[in-house]
Amino acid sequence: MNDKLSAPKGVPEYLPPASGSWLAIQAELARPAVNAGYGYAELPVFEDTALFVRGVGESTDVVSKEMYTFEDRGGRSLTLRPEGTAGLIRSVIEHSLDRGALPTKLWYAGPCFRAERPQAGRYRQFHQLGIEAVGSDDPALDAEVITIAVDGFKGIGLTRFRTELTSLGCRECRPAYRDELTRFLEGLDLDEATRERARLNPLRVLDDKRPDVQAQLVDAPLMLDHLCAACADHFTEVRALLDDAGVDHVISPRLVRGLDYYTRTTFEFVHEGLGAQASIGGGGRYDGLMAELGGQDLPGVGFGIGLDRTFLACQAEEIEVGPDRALDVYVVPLGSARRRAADLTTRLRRSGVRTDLAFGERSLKSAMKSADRSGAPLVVVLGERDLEQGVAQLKDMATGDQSAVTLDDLIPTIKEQLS
RNA sequence: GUGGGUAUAGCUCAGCCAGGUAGAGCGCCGCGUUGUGGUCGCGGAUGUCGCGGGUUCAAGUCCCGUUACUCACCCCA
Repeated sequence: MNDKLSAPKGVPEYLPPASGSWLAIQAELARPAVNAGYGYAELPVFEDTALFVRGVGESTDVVSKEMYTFEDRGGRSLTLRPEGTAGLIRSVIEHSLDRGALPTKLWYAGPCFRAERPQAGRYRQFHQLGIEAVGSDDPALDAEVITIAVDGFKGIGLTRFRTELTSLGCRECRPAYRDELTRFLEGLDLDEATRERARLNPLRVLDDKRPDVQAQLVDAPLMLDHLCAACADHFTEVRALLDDAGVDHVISPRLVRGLDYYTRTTFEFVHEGLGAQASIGGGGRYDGLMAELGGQDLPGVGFGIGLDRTFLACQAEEIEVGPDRALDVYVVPLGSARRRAADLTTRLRRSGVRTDLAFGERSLKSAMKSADRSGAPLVVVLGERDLEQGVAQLKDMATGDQSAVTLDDLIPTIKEQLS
């Protein structure tokens, strides 16, 4: 047991039959983004370490203690991406995608890595699907991004989730609020780790789940009460647009994101059926990020959806996603008809019918058992006797009906019965 | 990094706080005469009981250590 090879700690794997719904979930989440004109970006899984330090924020837990960082043979410090936004913005800047018509709209998907202690819904390798729209501060873009995520979840069939929303203000109004919050927090009885957090990013203390901390925070000043006129208007407009789109949302004034780049609209999708790691996605506006990474000073907004948690949410809601069956036809050969059966299988596949073959020298009985378990609704039995007559036996597994079909008519007949 | 829980057949678990030759259900394989699945009946294979040490005539069971998994905290997708 000990010397058996196993996957690294905290790494999920998706295998048949579950992997079918994994693929379908990814496709469903991408669909609304594609429909809204987002182009696909295939991005590297590792980047310069400096990108995340500058982009995500040096003081965040993600950067300070959760990154997989290594040195390559040239002495460069590289890091497996802990999230997707920084890399995508880097790519936009590097390839001048922000020099054409704005906003630039892209989507991406792939694995991200954080060296955390694994637990339910929290993995060291996890998969994110995200979209980013760069170059416009139009509140309609905020609403579009949120709507795309919600439509994606709904497209899968999820219902037991909610959209939480707040505004984190901007460089005009947040500093003054931050000072006020800091003064408030200084007056509280907090442990050393929390005081340190308050010093690095006071907003994040608001998100503390411990009851004794929350009790002290009931009278804490809230960003929503300190927004400048421009931010307040922006937030009001985003909410109105979401209402128009029929996107239910709740205001969550203490919602804080763990990444430093967020400004203004910030949101999170929380699922009810998940345990402690209930967030299936989140995102927001990041109006200073592009400039921070050396690009133009353009605003941006986007989301990241956790595919693993979305997958768990589907299980929690007992939703079946993806194709209802893997095979259409199962071919069972007898004796010397094996070669013709293999040929028939190939021709069926080439004509677009999902087909599998009973391999090995097996009894008809055991081959039929395999046919049954394959889930294919139709079975072709092909034996020497049939070949002599130029036919194959076509069996409907649901009804048990079986009839001889001439080999010339077989594929058209199968396609007709499947349709 | 800090806590709690669990490690026995491919899977889910019983057997432990009454030490005495390893169990159940599901799954898998075969049989129930000629070329037919699901239901049913009968038969069969599979385990260094996570690993290492200790106590004992005897350890899956008791003691110590260790590793892995898992849930939760912190944090986040």
